[in-house]
Amino acid sequence: MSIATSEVTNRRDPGRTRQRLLMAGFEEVYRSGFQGCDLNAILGKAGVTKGALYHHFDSKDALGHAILEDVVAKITDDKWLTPLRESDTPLDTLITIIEGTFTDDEHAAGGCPLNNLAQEMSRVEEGFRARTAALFTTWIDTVADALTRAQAQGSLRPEVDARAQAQFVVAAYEGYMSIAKSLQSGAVLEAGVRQLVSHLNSLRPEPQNG
Amino acid sequence: MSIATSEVTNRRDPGRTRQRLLMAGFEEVYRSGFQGCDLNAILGKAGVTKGALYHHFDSKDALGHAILEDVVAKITDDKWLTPLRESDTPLDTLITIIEGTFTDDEHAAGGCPLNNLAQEMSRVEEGFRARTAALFTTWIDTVADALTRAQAQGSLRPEVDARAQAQFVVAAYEGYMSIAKSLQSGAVLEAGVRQLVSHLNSLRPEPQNG
DNA sequence: ATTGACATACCAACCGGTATGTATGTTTAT
DNA sequence: ATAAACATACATACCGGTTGGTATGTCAAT
Repeated sequence: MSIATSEVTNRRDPGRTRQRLLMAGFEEVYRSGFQGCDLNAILGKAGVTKGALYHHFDSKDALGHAILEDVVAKITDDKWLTPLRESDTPLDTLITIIEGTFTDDEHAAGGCPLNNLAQEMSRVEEGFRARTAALFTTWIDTVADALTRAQAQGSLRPEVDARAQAQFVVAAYEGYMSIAKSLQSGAVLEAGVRQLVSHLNSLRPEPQNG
Repeated sequence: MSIATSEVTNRRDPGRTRQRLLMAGFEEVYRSGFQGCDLNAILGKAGVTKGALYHHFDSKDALGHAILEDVVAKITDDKWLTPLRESDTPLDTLITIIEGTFTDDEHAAGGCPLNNLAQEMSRVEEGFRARTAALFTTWIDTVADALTRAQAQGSLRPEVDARAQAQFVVAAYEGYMSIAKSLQSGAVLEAGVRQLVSHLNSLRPEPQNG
């Protein structure tokens, strides 16, 4: 075996090339939407050519699908799903996640990458719709699990419908993201965070006296 | 003045032509998004030619702007703003409006026309962003006014922040619309309606005993 | 007769996709 | 061990259909 088998910057590195295409594609799609973005702009940003793109992906649509499955899925995984699954105090963790939302105008104007693609593409191409739907479903399911676990440990009222509340949290969160994007207003996001946190705290059991 | 000045189907009817372009444009944009829709498809649906289109509008963007200002604005006006402004029982009217949401899968899969355009175009072209933002703002303002009036007449707790609650109602409503669109699920919309109505009812004052 | 309100025909550029060439690994037969 | 044979991973150049937009002609109303 030679000294450096794979760590040195090989000119041939399919994994790296694919990753660069995904990242560049994500950024361009985030800027201009999927239908509005230009493949050549993606290629320029990724520093590869069209041959490389069409070696790794069958079509522009296929690249979009991969962006959803790899990049967007990882974002929600890192920010929401993994912390919730690993948490011993799910309700507190959920609140911490929501409070961790970036509320500057810049981020607000960008919107939620998942929702951006979902709203633009759901009616246009079924592959996008199915994948965004799957991501939303997993997201809601994971929040619902967290709320159910919170109930089991007594930090959430037993009579609340965990699944309905999970759906509500995700919907309201995305709704605030949507409004804030159009208004380019971090303040709207801040208000949304406060509203959601306040709502979640209202679902805690009454402190028992005596 | 001649017998029939304008009521008979004149071959030359600029108002009607413009309206047909707006309606056809709205439908195509609702189907495929703004960037994805085809001008020729709009022309075919409207039954006019490209000359007519570019006589009434300077560009595709200008048509999109007019769709927002005329068609989309009228939809929210008819469904939300006018009923709220004319109501003597604003909280009940607000609830009735929300409960009037069509919750079949078909409507759910379409999403909210305003939000569709807002999410797709806000970062792409400032004219769209400004117009969707104006519509969202008017919407929220009108709900806030209704809630304030509800407070004045004692049907809403005095300590609630009417503006924050208005923002919340619109955001949550749009959020449910977004999720329901991706999931193609009228059931999600139904759940959202119930959740929102329940929330609004929780803001009513406690019934006074004695 | 002049202006508004269209229709027809056409253009030019963009852009997704392809055809083809080539350099770089990987396997296989000897 | 080594070279042939093959597969993978790109690069380059180009195509052609789509599509927003325009130039020009025509008809109707005042």
